[in-house]
Amino acid sequence: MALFGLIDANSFYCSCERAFRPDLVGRPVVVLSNNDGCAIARTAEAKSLGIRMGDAYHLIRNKPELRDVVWFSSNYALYADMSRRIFEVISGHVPSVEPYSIDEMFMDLSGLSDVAGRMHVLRYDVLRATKVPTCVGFGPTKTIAKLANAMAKANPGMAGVCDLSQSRYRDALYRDTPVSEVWGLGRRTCEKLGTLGVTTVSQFVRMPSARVRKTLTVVGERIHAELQGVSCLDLEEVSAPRKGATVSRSFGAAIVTFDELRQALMTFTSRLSEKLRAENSVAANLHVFMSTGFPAPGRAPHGSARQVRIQPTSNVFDLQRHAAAMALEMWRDGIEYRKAGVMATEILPQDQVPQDLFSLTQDGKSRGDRISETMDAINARFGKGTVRTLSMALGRDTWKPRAEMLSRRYTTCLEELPEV
DNA sequence: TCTGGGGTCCTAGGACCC
DNA sequence: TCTGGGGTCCTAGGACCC
Repeated sequence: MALFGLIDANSFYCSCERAFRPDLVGRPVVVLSNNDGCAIARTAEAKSLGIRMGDAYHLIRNKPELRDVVWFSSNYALYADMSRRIFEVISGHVPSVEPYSIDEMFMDLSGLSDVAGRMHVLRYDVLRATKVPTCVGFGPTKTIAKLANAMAKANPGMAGVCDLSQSRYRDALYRDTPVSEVWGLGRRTCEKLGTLGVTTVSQFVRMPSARVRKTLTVVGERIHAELQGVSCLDLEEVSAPRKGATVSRSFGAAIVTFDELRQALMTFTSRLSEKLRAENSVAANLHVFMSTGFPAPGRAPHGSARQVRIQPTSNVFDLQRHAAAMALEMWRDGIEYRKAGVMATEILPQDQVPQDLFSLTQDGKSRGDRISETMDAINARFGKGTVRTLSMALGRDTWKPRAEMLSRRYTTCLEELPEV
């Protein structure tokens, strides 16, 4: 029988910060979203002070009861590298791992003996190697493993590991668990189920499949089967190629001149082209959007978006040229722009691109492609942003998101190594 | 002054094809 | 007079996830 495990880091971003700041153990820590906008990760101590996911920093920062909270801007370079380290440790313990998000990994545990014992050892090794505490849940399907993981987090008595492999363990749990705890059943779906009188997992599981399908389509039917122990979702060791890629940001301050907006968009486009090249893919469709952001009194919301089909490319110069042209068409004087972004869709592997007869070179790469690759190589060697296109370098940095409480990139940047 | 960023999948309806 | 059966692709919108 198949057995799936899910390992998930506790307050992952906060735990990464604590890993290099042991003085913060036992203290309330919060990590903020980009632009220091809102709370996206909280330690148990911060949660118990009443800080909720998504609380706006500017509204809570001065509350007297939160004076001891240690706030951090988000440091994705650090979190991504810590995630990679956790993956390495797990890979040494189980036959196959599927990274599901930056702080969660599914594992194939089929056929292993003493699974619970092994999971305790795994948790210990992850903690020893990275200082990041985790919880593990396991069961016959991914959906059950996910639920088991939530149980392990909620019940300290389980010592971080929850076993839902046997249906007799599940029956009691299902009676006391609201449907909203189930992976894939969000707010809307739970409202719909509520009108049918279904509020607990056990009520949901007892619904006839046909009725589930009628009300929640095949998506709900799959979750329904998974909760009954019928596996519908496989472990995906090789990640499917991505279908789209986006780089967007809210600005640190409103932008009122086209030059500033263009500089921001050219930086986003450069980052987008790096993402494409890192996966040896190209995009045939480029989108640009800009908006005033959240509506406010006395400020009319405004947003615009454009897209263009292009000769498939990942070359930074071509992408920037198209993005700049669309931005110029959309720009309106007198509007305070607070957010913008670029998106690539219709992504395909570079070696599947039909060649343009008139610009063909020997290896199918243009001059711009070669320069882009050379820039990647230099930036990999000497640090991000060492070489940039001129369009990104000009002008001021008014658009840059706020990040006033940024920790060091302890593990990925020589100048920022921890000092002992 | 003040609220993140990045994804995936499914459905319904229209256009079009043979 | 009245009119089959089967398909694909695209888009917008909804829902969900971390």
